[in-house]
Amino acid sequence: MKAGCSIVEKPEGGGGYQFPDWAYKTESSPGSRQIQLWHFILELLQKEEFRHVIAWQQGEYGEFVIKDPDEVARLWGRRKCKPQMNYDKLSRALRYYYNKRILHKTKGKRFTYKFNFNKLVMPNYPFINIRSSVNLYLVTHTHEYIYMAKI
DNA sequence: GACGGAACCA
DNA sequence: TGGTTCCGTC
Repeated sequence: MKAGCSIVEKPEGGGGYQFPDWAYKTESSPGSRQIQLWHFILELLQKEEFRHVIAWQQGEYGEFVIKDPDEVARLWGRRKCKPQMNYDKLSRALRYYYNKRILHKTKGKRFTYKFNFNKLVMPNYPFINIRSSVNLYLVTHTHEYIYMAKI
């Protein structure tokens, strides 16, 4: 009996980071708990055990490098129950983020992307200060997402 | 590798 | 809506 894929796979808390329920909910589909790719990217980014796979680029704020594209794709495929996932497909999904202003490409740098933090911060939350804060709160302007990423 | 159109799916 | 799959093009 294969374990297969569960409908929702909340990351276990085991000494790590607990994501609140609302972090998985969308405005358009309240019942949906499908994790978004950029959520997943941030999730990997904040965990030290994946630093050899994906990591923040020091120096440039919000910029990250995919050090092992195959592994990131494999992990994403496992989460989404898409065993045929690869970097070619994953990167297509990342490219759709360009127009949504969630991400943009760092041209010239291989496997390097950058979060558009300036576009993600919401004016409704004046207590959020990117520069002084260790935890960065990301809020898209299109959805009710709030996310925390340790930078 | 990176890009983006196009068809398709839940 | 947010990808997934496929692919031609640079």
